[in-house]
Amino acid sequence: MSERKRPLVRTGTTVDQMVRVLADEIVHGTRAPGDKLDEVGLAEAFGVSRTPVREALVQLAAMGLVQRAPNRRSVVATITDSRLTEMFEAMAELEAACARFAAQRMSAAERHALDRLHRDSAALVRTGTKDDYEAFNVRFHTLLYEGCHSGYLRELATATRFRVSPFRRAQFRVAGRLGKSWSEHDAIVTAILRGDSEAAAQAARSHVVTVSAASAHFVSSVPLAQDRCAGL
Amino acid sequence: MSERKRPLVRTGTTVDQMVRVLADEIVHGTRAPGDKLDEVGLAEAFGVSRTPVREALVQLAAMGLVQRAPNRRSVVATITDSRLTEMFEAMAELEAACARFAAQRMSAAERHALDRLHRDSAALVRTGTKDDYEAFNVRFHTLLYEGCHSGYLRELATATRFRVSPFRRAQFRVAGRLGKSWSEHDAIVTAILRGDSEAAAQAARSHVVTVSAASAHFVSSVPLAQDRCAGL
DNA sequence: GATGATTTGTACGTATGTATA
DNA sequence: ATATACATACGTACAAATCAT
Repeated sequence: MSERKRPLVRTGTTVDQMVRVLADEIVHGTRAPGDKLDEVGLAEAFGVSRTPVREALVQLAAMGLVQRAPNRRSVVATITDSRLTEMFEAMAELEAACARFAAQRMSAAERHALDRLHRDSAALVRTGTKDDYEAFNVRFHTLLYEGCHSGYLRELATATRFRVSPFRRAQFRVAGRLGKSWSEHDAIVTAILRGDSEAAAQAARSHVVTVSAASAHFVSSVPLAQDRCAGL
Repeated sequence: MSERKRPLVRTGTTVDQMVRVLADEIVHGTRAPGDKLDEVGLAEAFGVSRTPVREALVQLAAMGLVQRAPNRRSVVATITDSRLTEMFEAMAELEAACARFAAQRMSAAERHALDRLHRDSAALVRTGTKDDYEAFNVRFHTLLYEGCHSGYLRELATATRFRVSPFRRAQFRVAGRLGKSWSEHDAIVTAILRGDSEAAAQAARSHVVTVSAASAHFVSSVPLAQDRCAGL
């Protein structure tokens, strides 16, 4: 009975909750790039005072999801076309690094799990919906990040993916993109399973490059962004 | 006459100044990992109220320089040995990516500037002090980051270098390390000048790995950390 | 360009949670 | 284990800067 009184589900402080909610809304496009975020408005919406709102905005700005300037209203982060390209470039390098390490370091169990997930997804290419494939896709890349056995690298990759997501629209509408995505994944998995780190890195890099090209990017002042954009 | 009243040197808000000062003190070791950062103490030290102090701490926490927990005093970030290794690993990959792009994209002027800086530094190996070489070293890596023509990648590399610096001690005391560092740089520069991106990436990667091994790391509760640790 | 309305920046007080005797 | 001391989380008030007219 020396159990902590703290609940198992760490609700966190008011600020943390706001950060989670707002980040989710921004990533999912409920709040579009350029949308105003005035402090009193948010305070009223969340039923709190301006103090926690300000701290939440500071944290979101640190994540790159909102832009703040002294004495000016905060807005949901906008982005230039060239910067989005830069972020995809960086993501390609980060995923390549993850794949390289994964090929060297994944345990037998991890390799098996990745292989299993990948094989199971083959059915989705034919029968599944776009959303199903996206859900799988997120899990695939999560396994890849964790397989590199480097928490910091994983954080960089995750954060970059997170920051890019508000500016991507679903790309699987492109004809045949789903099947191509699967065969690109296949190249990555095959290389990892046989421990060929350079091939894995190269496959991961070109996968992101292809995805970037296949994605319909949008940059600054797009009226609506209701589409999901979780997967890559 | 329509000149902005705002001074050319952007002083910024109180919070920004505090962030700069505190980050500098943490990076330079004036405040060592584990040092307490209580809000009232900082507020008195800076002559401000607790509100801006809190926001500054939030920002520093987002940079990874301080650790915050609800209802508990903030402390200068500590780190585990394995995490430090992870950060060096990631830095090696980031610098390798920068070098790869630099080999492909640097303008003639940029290549010339890098070559010039590198050649000039040869004298420092023999005659210069450790501090001189460190100052050069920072400029060298800055040119490398800028040469990749990717602002986002540059930011990731810079931020990582920044975060690692509180936990590194000067490494140039190791016998012959200075000359070795120079020849490692030489391999990078040579590869970039002849546009060999893979060789440049590999040279940059192994340079960071070597530096990591040569550095005397310290992790959690080290009493003093007065040494400079700017260069790599 | 000046003025009023609105919004942000900072100070401070109180309640709540955490650590220490 | 209880109580005391202390630090933080949030609310409220005022000052300063920005924007619109």
